[in-house]
Amino acid sequence: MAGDRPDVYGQLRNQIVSGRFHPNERLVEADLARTLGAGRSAIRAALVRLDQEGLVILEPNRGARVRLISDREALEIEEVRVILEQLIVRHAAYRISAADLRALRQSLNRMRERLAEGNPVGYSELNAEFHQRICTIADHHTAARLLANLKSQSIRFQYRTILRPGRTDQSIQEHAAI
Amino acid sequence: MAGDRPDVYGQLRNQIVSGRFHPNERLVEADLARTLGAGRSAIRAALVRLDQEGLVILEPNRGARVRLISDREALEIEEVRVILEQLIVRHAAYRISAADLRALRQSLNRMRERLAEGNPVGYSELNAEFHQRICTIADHHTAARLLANLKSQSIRFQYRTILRPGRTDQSIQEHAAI
DNA sequence: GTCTGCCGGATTGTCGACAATATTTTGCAT
DNA sequence: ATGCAAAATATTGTCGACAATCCGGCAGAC
Repeated sequence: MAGDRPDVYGQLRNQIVSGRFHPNERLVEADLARTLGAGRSAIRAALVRLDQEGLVILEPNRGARVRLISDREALEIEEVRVILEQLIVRHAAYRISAADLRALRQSLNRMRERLAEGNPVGYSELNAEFHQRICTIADHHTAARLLANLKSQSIRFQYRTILRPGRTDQSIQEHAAI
Repeated sequence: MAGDRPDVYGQLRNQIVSGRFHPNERLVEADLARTLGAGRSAIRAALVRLDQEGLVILEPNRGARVRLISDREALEIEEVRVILEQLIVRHAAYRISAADLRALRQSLNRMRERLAEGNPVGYSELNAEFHQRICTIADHHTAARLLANLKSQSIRFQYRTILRPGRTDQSIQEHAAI
């Protein structure tokens, strides 16, 4: 049944962010190795990365557990996320080209359509693409990296970011207008 | 000569940030293993962490090199560092106690003394302690973590942060006054 | 003279086995 | 029954060996 397992890290990461593991659940290396069809070495490397990334916590001689993110920490993450996005938008506003701006407006219109027709998943996809495009325009590798890091942590909460983005989008529009 | 090697990661990290390796220099696992007196496993784990941290770049099947940080990226890092510190200071301002505030003022005065008597290293130490104390007060684990991450990367440049901190200190004072 | 394909050395990636450490269970005395 | 000590189990940390892959040089064809 097991095809190739080209990327143990990504696989584990997906299983964690998609909530397949309970918070604070122990991640036993040998177990994961059998499940994913990889050796313990790969698992270990992946766990180290995930620990540094903040998705799991790795205590010496005591193995790895999926890290539980407290409500308070989720707020912290949200705070930092907001200021990083503001920074990125600011950069994008300075570097943006006319063509980019047209494309963005178009994306925004499509997003409004999805929202109007009550299609939240379509909206969410477009929103992700929209953010991605702005990150590309801003070309701020450092901020983008940290942002991706934070998003992977907060995704487990599924804090309804459906309500808020409208505001950020408008602020984006404002900046884009500059 | 070789005592205990309790923390291969920290050791490697120090050697990198202190500039003992040239930028873009290849880090050969077996080599490091001999130098640090540890097995390749430990070296490998440390390299993975350093890669995720952004201090080295780790290409598949091609080993690790110390990551070269371009001038542009250094500016990016500085930008993010500034906004993160602003966030932290804001938090600290809200949570600060009277005793903390007294201690901070005292630290500031000592820093001014060092500066007046032309003692930059003493000033630098006090400054680090000052920032550390503010981080403790702010108690914003997420921002502090990212900040530490960024600092370790920018330290190699030694961009003269001697000139600027006066400004940030003043902004700190302003916020503390609130 | 330049390009292409091949070979040898060097380095990384992976696996298995063993030692070190933590966790659970068991046995025993109170 | 309860609490403590010690064996038994489970899990991680490390080491060594081997396979896979990459880099450089070298021979040969054109």
